[in-house]
Amino acid sequence: MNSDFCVAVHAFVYLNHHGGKTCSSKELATNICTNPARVRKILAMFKNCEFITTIESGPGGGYQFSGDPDKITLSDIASIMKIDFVEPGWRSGDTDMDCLIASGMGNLMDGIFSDLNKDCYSKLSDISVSDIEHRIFGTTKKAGGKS
Amino acid sequence: MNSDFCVAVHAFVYLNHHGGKTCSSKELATNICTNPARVRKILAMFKNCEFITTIESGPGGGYQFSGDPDKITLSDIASIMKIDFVEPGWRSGDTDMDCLIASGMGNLMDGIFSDLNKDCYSKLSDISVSDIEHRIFGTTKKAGGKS
DNA sequence: TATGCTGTAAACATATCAGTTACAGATAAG
DNA sequence: CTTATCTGTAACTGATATGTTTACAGCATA
Repeated sequence: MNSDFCVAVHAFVYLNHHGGKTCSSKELATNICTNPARVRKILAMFKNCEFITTIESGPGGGYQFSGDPDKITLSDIASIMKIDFVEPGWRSGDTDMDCLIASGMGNLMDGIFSDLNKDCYSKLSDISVSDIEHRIFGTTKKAGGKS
Repeated sequence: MNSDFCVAVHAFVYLNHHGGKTCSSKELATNICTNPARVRKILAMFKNCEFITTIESGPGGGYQFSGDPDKITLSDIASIMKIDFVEPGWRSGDTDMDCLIASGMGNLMDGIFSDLNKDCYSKLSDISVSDIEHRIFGTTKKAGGKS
């Protein structure tokens, strides 16, 4: 998996924590420990959703959190980025072979990984941007949070 | 993730399906569509467990399934191989920075991915080697299998 | 007009992955 | 004993992926 997801989540948390302030890609890159171009490339994926407002040009431009941090989950973020958390990346066997094992294992494993991926999304839908912030700053919001 | 896991599962299913027969790394590699050296390297990880018997030398050497295909699950296989299905591979921020977000996000994301990984293991503990075989050959063993 | 921001692309270095080749060690067959 | 065969393991290679750096067009603000 690409670590772009980590960058995006980090940016979301940072932007949310800095409230209405507009942050430049440079400021975000410094905090995330990466380069501004990468931040811009990743946050550009969120242009057509309401989570982040982008001011593309002019001094004072940058990114601003514009969603409900309690509603936006890591699953939402991953979904927009089309992240595959689990992926085989390589298929054993060959569909054209006679042996049912050789011809079937590729698709079968793809299916299993696809299921695992869905489970990841499901799990991440329980973690909101607010939750992350609370975990970092130690401010427990819900009493019943697990661990 | 590495696709070694796919190779291992494929080999397990193949060996199981061929009963007591001893198969060489070459035969397995042909079926999996990879090279014998890779098969040997991967199956060597199972030397100290009872799932597979290895005859290391001499003509007629090779690998043989020696476990209970109903009991051995994909989770068992992954566990022995120490597979990380989900891994960040890159840490945003830096533990030494003052900002709590910058210093905390790395560990926090690691924790989340670690949880996802555990969930993957949990899911895979429901899939046995027999299950895979049944899926491939269309022989339904349990009536209540999902999909 | 000058400045500063995003969006985007290209070039680069590095790491990872799988394939290939090779060889030591061991065993069975002749 | 000699030969053939198989695993375990390491080194080398080529392809692909990943993140960094640099650069530039487009645009808004002062």
